[in-house]
Amino acid sequence: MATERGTADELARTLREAILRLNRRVRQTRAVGDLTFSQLSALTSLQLHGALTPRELADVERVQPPTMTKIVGKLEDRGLVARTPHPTDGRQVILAPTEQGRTMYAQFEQVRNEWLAEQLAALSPDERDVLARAAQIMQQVAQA
Amino acid sequence: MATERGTADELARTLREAILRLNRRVRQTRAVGDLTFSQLSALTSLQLHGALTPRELADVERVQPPTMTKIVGKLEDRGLVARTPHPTDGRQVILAPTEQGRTMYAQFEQVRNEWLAEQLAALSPDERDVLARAAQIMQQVAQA
DNA sequence: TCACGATTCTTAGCTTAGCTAATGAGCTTG
DNA sequence: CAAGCTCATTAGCTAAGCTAAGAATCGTGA
Repeated sequence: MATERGTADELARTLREAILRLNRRVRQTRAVGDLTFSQLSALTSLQLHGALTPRELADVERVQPPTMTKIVGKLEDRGLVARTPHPTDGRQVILAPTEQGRTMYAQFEQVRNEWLAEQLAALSPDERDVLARAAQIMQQVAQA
Repeated sequence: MATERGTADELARTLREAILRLNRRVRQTRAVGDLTFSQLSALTSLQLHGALTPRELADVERVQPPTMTKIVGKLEDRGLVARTPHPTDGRQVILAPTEQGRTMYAQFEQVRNEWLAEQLAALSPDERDVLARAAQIMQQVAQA
């Protein structure tokens, strides 16, 4: 157990380092007028789920509701997300991507991915496999 | 090759998602008065390299020099990093962790890692192995 | 040698992302 | 129906990142 914990500590350090650096690096590739990392992630969640309330979206994205209010506000300003009243609960709001949001999403997503996808395409299939499995595990861990 | 690019695109998406979420999650664990992610990373780099100029540190951390000026400023305010003039070049500055920085580093680092290390300790050895290899690969990619 | 270009660091000013605390509107329940 | 809860937003803060611009210093070529 001591050994398990020892490797876990070491791994935690290197993993933190790696995700910080990669996060920064991917962020740098953002083109002017592009969607940011967080905005794109929120839009993606909305597309995958079809529609969500701000609270639900905040939970999915693991941020606090006020943070999501801001992010959604930016998406709304661009006409990518629409806000409609909840049919039965007057407090809540339904968020959904607009048609423009859906079509723009695909483009932006592609541009956004471009740099990273290029790097990944240059790796060996084995390495990509490792990353694919790691991504799964990291998602699980982040969910905890 | 089309296939390679297809999987790379897909992987880029999931990997981006995973590192964003995990990044947020780890960030949340910051205790009051603690060092932030970026501050700790900068301090770590200084410890590993012994001493660096701001420019060098910015390059290692992959941020722009003004960003590093801020981060180092915060570390300096806490007495964790000292700034000494460069012996031969009057423009440059030498940054190095203070004694206090070195000792505090170990503590903070441990606290900082705690949550993540716990999660990782709960994984199977296989899963940890995947993450360890993935961390290596991600570092390489981030360096590119 | 000295003037001009390059390099280094910092300052100023901006945006985004995150947080907590507080507010107001609308549910729900005793 | 009043008291308390939940939801969304607003207000206000900090940190992290960027670019542009400035001051100091270095180095080099005429």
